Amino acid sequence: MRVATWNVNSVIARTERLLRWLERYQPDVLCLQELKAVDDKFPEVEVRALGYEIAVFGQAAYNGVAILSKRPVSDVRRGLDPAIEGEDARLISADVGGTRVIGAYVPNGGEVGSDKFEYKMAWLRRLRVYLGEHHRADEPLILCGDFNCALDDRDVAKKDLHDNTVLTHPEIRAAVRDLESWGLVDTFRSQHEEGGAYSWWDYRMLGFPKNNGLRIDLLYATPPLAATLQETFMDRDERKGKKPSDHVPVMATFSDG
DNA sequence: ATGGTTGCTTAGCAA
Repeated sequence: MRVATWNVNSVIARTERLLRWLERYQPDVLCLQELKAVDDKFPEVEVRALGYEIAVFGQAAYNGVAILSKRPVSDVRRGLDPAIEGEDARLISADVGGTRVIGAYVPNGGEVGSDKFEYKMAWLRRLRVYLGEHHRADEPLILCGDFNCALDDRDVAKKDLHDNTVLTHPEIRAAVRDLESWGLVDTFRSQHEEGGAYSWWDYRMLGFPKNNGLRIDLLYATPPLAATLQETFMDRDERKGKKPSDHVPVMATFSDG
């Protein structure tokens, strides 16, 4: 099973790139973040034509997440707490062929010490509770998405430019490490210990030409699923050409199912 | 370095 995650930064602006990427890599599952569109604006017809079922949790202008799957999808859940109406569309999960797939768009956090920073911390803590309440680490589960966190220096190209920002702050890193301690394997890191591979480059300041990148898009798997991990890949080439997202797809291939 | 770029929604915000 091939699973991927991609912050597309507007599914409307990125529709052509999305379709071409699906055709090329044929993932069984793709989690999308930052749709920046309500459900009705999702390019459903085009994506279905490529053989995908779609579960969308959209929002106007900001956020928005989706799961695309070639295999049947069931038990779709939207949000960390469906009882809270009008909450940011940042989490969607579904059963796909016996694996629970959770797509997450962790808040960016604005500036360290801001209200947005506290919201990010609280959201990460809630996600940790969500895992504990709904799932078990001895069952096959994937948690992937834009975590807005570079876990250590190997995931930061220019350390001096990013020290103590919301993407590298020790409190944020500790909160994501706490998620890991529930029972999650960082699939890309498990196969690429050396670092220096990135998933996001700022549009500003010539981020990509200067390779001022960070690895903030992660694909976690629980141990029973990680034991079947075959291959991991971050599609750096997707950042090239006209109108790229500022993030690239991250993919993992498992031998099970 | 309080810049820079992109996208949504229409001038300001978020990233």
